[in-house]
Amino acid sequence: MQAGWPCVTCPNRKAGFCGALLGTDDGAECALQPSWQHYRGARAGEQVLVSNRETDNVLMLCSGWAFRFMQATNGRRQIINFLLPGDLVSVAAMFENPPRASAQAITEIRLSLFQRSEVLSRLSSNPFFSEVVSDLWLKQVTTVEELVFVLGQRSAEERIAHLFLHLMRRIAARNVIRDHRYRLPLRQQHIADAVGLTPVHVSRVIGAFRDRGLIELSGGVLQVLDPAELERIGSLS
Amino acid sequence: MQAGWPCVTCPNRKAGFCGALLGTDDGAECALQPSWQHYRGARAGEQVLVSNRETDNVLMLCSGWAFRFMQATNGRRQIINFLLPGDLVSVAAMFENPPRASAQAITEIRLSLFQRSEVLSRLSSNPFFSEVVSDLWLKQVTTVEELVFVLGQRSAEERIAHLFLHLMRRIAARNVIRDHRYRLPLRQQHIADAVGLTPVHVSRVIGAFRDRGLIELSGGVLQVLDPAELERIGSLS
DNA sequence: CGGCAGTTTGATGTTACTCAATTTAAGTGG
DNA sequence: CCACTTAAATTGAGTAACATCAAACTGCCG
Repeated sequence: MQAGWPCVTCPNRKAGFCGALLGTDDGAECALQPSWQHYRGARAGEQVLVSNRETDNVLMLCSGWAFRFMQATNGRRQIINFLLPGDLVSVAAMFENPPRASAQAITEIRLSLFQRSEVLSRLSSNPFFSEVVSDLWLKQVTTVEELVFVLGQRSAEERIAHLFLHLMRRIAARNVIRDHRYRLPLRQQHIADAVGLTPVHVSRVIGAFRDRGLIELSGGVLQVLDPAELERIGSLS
Repeated sequence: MQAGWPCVTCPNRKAGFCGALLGTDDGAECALQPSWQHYRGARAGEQVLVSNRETDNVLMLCSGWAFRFMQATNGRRQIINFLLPGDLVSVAAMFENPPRASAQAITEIRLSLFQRSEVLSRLSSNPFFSEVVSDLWLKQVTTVEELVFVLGQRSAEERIAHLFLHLMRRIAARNVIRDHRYRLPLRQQHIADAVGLTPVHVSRVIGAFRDRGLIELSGGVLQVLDPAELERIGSLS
């Protein structure tokens, strides 16, 4: 447990997971943390959750980007979802131990660790918290089912456009966006693993987007030049 | 509400969803049903849940086969999961109204309908029930994430083999299986929509499986001739 | 016996993968 | 600040996997 590391950036501190769990809806200092919570950091690329390995902690991402994924024996991996500050690293891992999927940091990150037994015990005693968890389940299922739809039925262009739109929405919910510019610290390999394509093909598709004046992606920043067209390609309806 | 339609076939009657919800773990007659539950049937092909259309009911499949799916404007559809007797038609639809996905009967089916408000109110008051629902969430997420993995990373043969294995396991959990023969009332169109391929290609792959002496699929019955090889192709690890 | 839905087969087209080389960008130490 | 190193992105050529279109075939039911 480190002192002087308030979970300020965590959008869940107030009404979200942390707030409901700790009963600090009023935004009380995270310094008032219970003994069954502590923090840790991790460097870019570090694996913070390992599939099939038991752990007593429930992880929450406080800062930085990460992703959750499943790995095949042949080395190929599928990214299930990207994790932004305030996300539970794995909703399922609250209830299953060991977890089926792994998680890895993209940038340098900070994590909040809760002891699972304590979290679970609060589920029954704190109705507000259980409602928040219910909501997490729903969001998780919705997102993943949408991903199934995208992977099963849509072309490479549509998949990538959809991923961008999805991430844009999530970022915009946390930050103010100016000029349609989004901080996106992803390698093309990440995009490829998320939408089920090869990095080479991802490069070509993004290149085509660029040539059409749709987007500009470099230096970890996505700039959307033609939001309407991107929406037309990537939207599901 | 029909009389004389006991939910005998429903494997959830005892320890599962229905049992926990109604408090009939002892297997009491379903005739003792509350006023907020009733039954209905549906014919093969009938749509029993419509996306974006409000409904006050939570649906549970009592008999027959169905599936849940998302539809694109261009007509293509993605089957999210197949529904077997005892399955909730949509776990998410317990909490979101209207639902995002639709559901359709494959065979003739029978459904049990619970009033949503009553179901939800039992979540807080009945800890055993909320634990069962937690389990449903976990299973649902696990299955769908596995599907993401399959659609994103595996070939046509692997996808289809995986679907067969998945369905076989689920059927075997409900019925005694003799001679590796499974009742599978699916058209190739269903398989195609579930694994993100065209019916034509599904036909070719199944034909190849047949030629290799792997399986025999006709008349709604899947017979597995070489379980080990099917497992080798379709298993995820 | 005919009609229809579902499946199979063939020929051809398209999308995305593979392999390999090249360019660009990002660090690193002098 | 610049040469050097290394990772990431781009580009090209050839190939494999799956889609598309259309025709033929099968089994089932009236």
